[in-house]
Amino acid sequence: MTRRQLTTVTDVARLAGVSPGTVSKALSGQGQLRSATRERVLAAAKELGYRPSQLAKSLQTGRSYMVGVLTTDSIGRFTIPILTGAEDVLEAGQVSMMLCESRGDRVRERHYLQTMLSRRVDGIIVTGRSSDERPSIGDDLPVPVVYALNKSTDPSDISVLHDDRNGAALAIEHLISTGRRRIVLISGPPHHAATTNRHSGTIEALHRAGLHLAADPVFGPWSEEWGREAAAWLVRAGVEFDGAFCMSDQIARGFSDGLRELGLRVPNDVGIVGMDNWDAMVGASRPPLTTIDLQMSRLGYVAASLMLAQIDGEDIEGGSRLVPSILVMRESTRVATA
Amino acid sequence: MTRRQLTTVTDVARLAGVSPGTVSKALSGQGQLRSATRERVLAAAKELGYRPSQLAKSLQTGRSYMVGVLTTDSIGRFTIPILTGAEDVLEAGQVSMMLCESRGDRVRERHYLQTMLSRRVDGIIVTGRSSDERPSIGDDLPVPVVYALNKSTDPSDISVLHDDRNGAALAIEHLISTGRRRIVLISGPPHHAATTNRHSGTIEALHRAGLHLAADPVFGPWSEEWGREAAAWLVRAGVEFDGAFCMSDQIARGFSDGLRELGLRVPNDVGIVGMDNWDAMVGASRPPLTTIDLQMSRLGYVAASLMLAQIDGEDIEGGSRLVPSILVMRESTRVATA
DNA sequence: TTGAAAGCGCTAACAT
DNA sequence: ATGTTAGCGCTTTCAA
Repeated sequence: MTRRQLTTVTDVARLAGVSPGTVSKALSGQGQLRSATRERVLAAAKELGYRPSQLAKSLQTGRSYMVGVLTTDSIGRFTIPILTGAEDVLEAGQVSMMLCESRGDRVRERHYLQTMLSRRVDGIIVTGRSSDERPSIGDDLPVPVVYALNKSTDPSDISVLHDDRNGAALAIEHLISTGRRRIVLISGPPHHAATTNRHSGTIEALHRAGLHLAADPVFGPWSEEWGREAAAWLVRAGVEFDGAFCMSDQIARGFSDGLRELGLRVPNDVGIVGMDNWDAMVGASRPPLTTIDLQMSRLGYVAASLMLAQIDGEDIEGGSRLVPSILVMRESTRVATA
Repeated sequence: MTRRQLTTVTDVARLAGVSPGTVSKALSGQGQLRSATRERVLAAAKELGYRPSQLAKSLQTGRSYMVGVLTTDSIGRFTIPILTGAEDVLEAGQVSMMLCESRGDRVRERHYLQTMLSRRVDGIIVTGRSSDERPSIGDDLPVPVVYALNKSTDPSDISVLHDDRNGAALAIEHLISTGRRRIVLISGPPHHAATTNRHSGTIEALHRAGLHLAADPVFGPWSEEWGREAAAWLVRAGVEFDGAFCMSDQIARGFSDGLRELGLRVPNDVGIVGMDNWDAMVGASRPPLTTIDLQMSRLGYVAASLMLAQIDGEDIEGGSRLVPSILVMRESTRVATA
């Protein structure tokens, strides 16, 4: 591997027979230049393989064109699409991402915050696996902050969240539209924002249709095993139901497996809607799962857009924004054919 | 949100009644200072909330203390632990990560490469989802490059890879040690490095034990469905087997489900070893899967260490390094109890 | 239309 | 032990 020496404006200037200032103008397209001069500079730059130092430019302009991404939990299944969505926006704005994983460690988090600020990031996106509220990273920061997925406890902070209520409502409305009337709710763990909001969304949607849950909601972990248990429990308890909304695809998949093993058919006897649109789950389920997609990459997109807007000086109102969920239809709710 | 004005060395110097140079020395711990002076500077810095600009420091020292991470595919299940492992090393070296997702787009990849170089990253880690070889990003780059998980086609490049052969061998040896003698191999898609290497590892390990596969290996996608199909196919073909190595946890899980539904018991009739140690799969399987852990975070750790060593001027030999896999024992290979 | 010069915030060599 | 100065690579007035 050859280590090429770095070229500077001065080198280019010398080769083109002009001053450094002229090189800067030629390359940035600013100011008045004779086009012949510009050509000459461009040619010289190309010949030398000149690559401007963003470092020096940043020092000069006071903008690093970099945003820090602070993931409070470790990066996970939800964080990935958020990052991807954010990058779509940032790349278009020529902004790079500095990634810091604090892994839930407050000390590390403060440390990373300092690191980001010393690098003069133009803004900070805070994200993490859970949708529960988290303490604000500070209210006297010299740069804008946007919380993605993780809501800040400080209501004046800007948070972008997925819409659990609307997601649950979509699930219920879809079950109803496929002819289900006796619907059960298989929840995640209690006392979590996600669970609570999905619960309300469910109840409200049922209410609008003049319906009630066919059984009290049951709570458990986000696991397939819990889904299987729930199925067994409901059937043994003699609950009559023809539709189920499970708060995650893992639960839904376990629930589906559980029903099948108990001799019930999906979707003929019971229609099932999951949540997350997790490819590994929805595809492997038999039959493939209808589910709610929380639109995580859209969430990242919105968060980054709000970030850029603030960097560009726009005044964005504090508070939460919800990104609507969508329904993805598959076999587990297919209308029973005669 | 208050935007605090940024403080510079000069501000601190003025408040402490010293020169900027002295402030620099006091804060960096370089040179000779009367401790009273140092205290005074530190106090002033603290009072002003001074945060040194890494930007200016980098320009001065020529080191950005940042490495670029170029993910050629989109970030996925495998990339996450690699990033985490890398961050462990980098953080200790005070080095930050700039993340760029090229998503398999060569144009975007070149673009990101330019961006990284213009930011004067100290080095570049290339990674991605597949372990197949990929073209080198260039051999005349001004900074060191390490390939993690994705092997470069250029043998003089430094690549860090997981060890498929040793992983497969561990699986086979474990099956043998739990008393299995008629072992089948459920492969992934043909013509992939991962599949090929796991295949050789399997054959070699069997050979060392004086055994052969109980049936020709069968190839299919990395899916649960393929695992189920494979189980059905083997059983219907009348193949007698008491052990199976499946090249992924998804396949293993499907295989396990398939066997159970055909009336065979795991691990009593058949012991199963998967590969990946993917929590969502190994835990949800019934029974939980024994599997091979490819040690991805260790891989990231090694890659980042080689990166730092090179940045520090060490001369690292080109070529591939393999990170050994390990076996994680669970129920799917438990020794049958009488 | 182009060049010269100052300065972004810091560090390091040299003076004092 | 501390201050002065120059310079990292670039942009941006201001002069020429």
